[in-house]
Amino acid sequence: MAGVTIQHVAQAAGVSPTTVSNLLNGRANQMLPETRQRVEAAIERLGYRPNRAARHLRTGRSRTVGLVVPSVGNPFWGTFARYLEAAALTEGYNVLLCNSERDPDRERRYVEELWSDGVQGVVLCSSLPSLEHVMPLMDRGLQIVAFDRAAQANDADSLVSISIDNAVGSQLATTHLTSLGHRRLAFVSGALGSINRKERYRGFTAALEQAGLSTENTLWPGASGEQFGDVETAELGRRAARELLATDDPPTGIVAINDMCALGVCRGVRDAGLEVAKDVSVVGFDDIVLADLYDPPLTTVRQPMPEMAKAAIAELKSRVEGPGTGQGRSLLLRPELVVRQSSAPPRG
Amino acid sequence: MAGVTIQHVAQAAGVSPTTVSNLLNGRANQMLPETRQRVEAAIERLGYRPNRAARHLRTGRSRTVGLVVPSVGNPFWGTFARYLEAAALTEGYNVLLCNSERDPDRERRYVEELWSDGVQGVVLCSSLPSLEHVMPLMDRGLQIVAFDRAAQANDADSLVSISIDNAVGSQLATTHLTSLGHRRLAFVSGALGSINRKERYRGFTAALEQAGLSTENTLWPGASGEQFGDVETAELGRRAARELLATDDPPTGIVAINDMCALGVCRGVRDAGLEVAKDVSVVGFDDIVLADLYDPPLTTVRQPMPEMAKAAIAELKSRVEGPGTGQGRSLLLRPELVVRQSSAPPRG
DNA sequence: GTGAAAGCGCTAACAT
DNA sequence: ATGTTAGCGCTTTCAC
Repeated sequence: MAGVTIQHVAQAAGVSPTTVSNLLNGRANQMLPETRQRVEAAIERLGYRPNRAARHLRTGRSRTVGLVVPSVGNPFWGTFARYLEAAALTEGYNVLLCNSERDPDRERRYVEELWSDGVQGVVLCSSLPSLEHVMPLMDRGLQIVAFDRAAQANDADSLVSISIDNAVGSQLATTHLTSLGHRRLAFVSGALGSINRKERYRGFTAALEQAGLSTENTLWPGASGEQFGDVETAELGRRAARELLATDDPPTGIVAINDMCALGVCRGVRDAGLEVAKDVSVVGFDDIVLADLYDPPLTTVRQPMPEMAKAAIAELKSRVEGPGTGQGRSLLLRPELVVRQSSAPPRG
Repeated sequence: MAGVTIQHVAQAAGVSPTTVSNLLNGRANQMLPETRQRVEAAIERLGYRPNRAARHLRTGRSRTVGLVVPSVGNPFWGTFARYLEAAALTEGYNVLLCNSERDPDRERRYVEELWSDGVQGVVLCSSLPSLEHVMPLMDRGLQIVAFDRAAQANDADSLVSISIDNAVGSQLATTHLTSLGHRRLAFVSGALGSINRKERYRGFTAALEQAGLSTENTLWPGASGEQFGDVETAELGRRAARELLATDDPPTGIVAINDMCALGVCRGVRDAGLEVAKDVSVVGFDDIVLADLYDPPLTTVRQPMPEMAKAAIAELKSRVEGPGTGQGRSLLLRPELVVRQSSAPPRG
C-alpha cells in the first residue's frame, strides 16, 4: 500500500480527518481519550505517515534547513555536517545536505532548489567572495547563514556570517612557532583567492611583525595564480616544501593554509631527506580527524565546530520563526591552537 | 515576494496556467513561439520557481533519491556520496544525504522520513546484518539498494545489494603479501560483527590456505567483543600493531580491515621502533584519499566507487520508473589492489 | 468534542 | 494552440 492517507485513517477509526489531524498536530487534549486511542490504533495498524509534500503545501512551512558545502569528500565539511545535523535535530529541524563541488553555478542551483522545496533557511559554505548569486532569493525571504566566510561590505543586509577569526587563528599558529624560537618562516597556500586565505595570511604576517621578523619572501611564490581542490592541496604542500627546503636559506617553520596542505608539506619535508619537527616545524589549520592520526601528529588550529553549528542553527531558527527579516550580523568565534608533535624548537 | 505562483505567471503573460505548465514540462513545441516567449519572459521577470511540494503532491513522483550513510565525517562515505550524486544528476535525480551515525533507529527514522517525503528510492549504507527495520516500507513500495553489504538469505525479495566482493578483495591483499614472501601474517580488525568484516577475514584465511600457510593465531585476539567508530579504529590498529610486534614470533605482514585501521597499524609499527615496509608490510582496504597521502603511501584495496554509484542509481531508476516491483539481485564488483610503498618483501 | 468544507500550487485529462 | 477543471493530502477556520 503506497498511499495511506489521513482519510483512510479517519475512516478506519470512525472519525473525521480533522480529528486525526488534530491528534497529529498536538491538539490531542481537546478530544476524548477513547477517540484518541482509536485514532492512534488506526495510525499504527495502517502504518500511516503524513505526506510531507501535502503538509508543506498547506502550511507553507518546512522544518528543513539546507546545508551547502564545497565538498562532502572533505572530512572538514563532513564533520561540520554532522555537527550541524545534530544541532538542527535538537531544534526539531532536518538538514538537507548539498554538495556544490565549489562550482558557483551548482551552488546557486542548489540554493534555488532548496528555496523552491520550501526550505526557508540555508547554511551556505561558499568560498566565493561575492554572494550576489543568491541575492534574489534573499530578497524573497530566504534566510542565509554564510559559514566559514567573513562578512563583506557588499553582502546583503540580512546576511548572517559565522566563521572563526582566521587572522587570529593563523596568528596563534605563527606565534607558536616564533615563540619556539623559529626566525625563518614560510606560509604555504594555494592562490590567496578566498577571504579566508587572505585573512590567514594576514594573521601570519601580523605575527611575524609582532615578533620583529621580516615578512619578505615568506609567502611561497608558487601560491599565486592557481586554484586547487582538496586532494591537490596536499600535492601543492608537498611541492612547496620541496622547493622551499632546496633554497639557500630554508625556513625552519612552515604554516600551511590547512591540514591537507600541511600533510603534504610533511611529505615534502621527508622527500627532502629531513624530519618533521626535528628539522622543520609544520603547523596546519582546521584539525581534521587525520591531523591527530598522522605521524607525527599535526600541530594545528582547531575550529570550534559544535559551537559554530549550534550558532548557525540558532540564527536560522530565530529568523525563520521570528518576525520580519532580521538585520545581518557577523559572528567570529575564536579558534584554538592544538599543539601536537609536528612543531618543536628549531635545531641548534 | 515569497509566493510567485504559476497563476501569477499566467496572468502576467496573458495565458492560462496550463500553458505555463506545458512550457515547464517540456511541451513547449505545442505552442506558438510567440506565446512561449511571452511566458518565458514572465517567468524570468517574476523570478518564478515551481513549488516542488505542489508538483510532487500532484504527480506523486519525486526526482529525488535518498542516501543514508553511517557517517559523513568518514571520507569513504563522503567520497561515495559525491559519486552517487554525480551519477544521480546525470539521470536527472537529486540526492538527499542522511547521516545515520550507525544508529539503527536513526537509520529507520531517516528512511521513513524519506518515504513520507515522496522519495521512492533509497541507497542504504547500513552495517546492520538485518534490514528488517525497513521491511515495512519496502512492502509499501520503497525501493532500496543496500550498499556495501552483501545480500543475506532473510533479505526482502526486492532488495538490491551492491558491494564489492570483500572476500576477493582481502584475498588480493593477502596474496600480495604471500607472493612477496611473507609467511607470518596477521589480520587486524574490530569485532567481526558485520558481514563485510567476516567476508574480509574469510578472504584472508582463504589466501593463507592457498599459500599453504596456517591460519592459526592470525586473527588479532583483541578483535572480538568490541565495536569501534572510525577514529577509534585507527587507535585499535595502533594498539594491535604494538601488541603483535611485541610477541615472540611477530608477523611480517599485516592486513588491516580498512585504511583507517591500517594507518593506525603504521603508527603502531613506528611506536615499536620498526619501519613500515622494511620491517613490517601493511595493507589496508578502501583506498581513502589519505592512503596515497600517507608516508609511506599505503598499499590498499580500492573499491570501484564510480561504477558502484552508477550501478546503484541505474538500479533505483529502473525500479522506480519501471513497471512493478523488480526481483532482488546482488551485484558484486571486483575490487582492485593498489600497490604502493607500505608493502615490500620481508627482511632477509 | 467533532465534522464539513475550502484551498495551498500544481498537472493532466478533457474540452474547445 | 490554448483554456477549463478536478483533485493530489493535508490543515484550519467555522459550524454544530
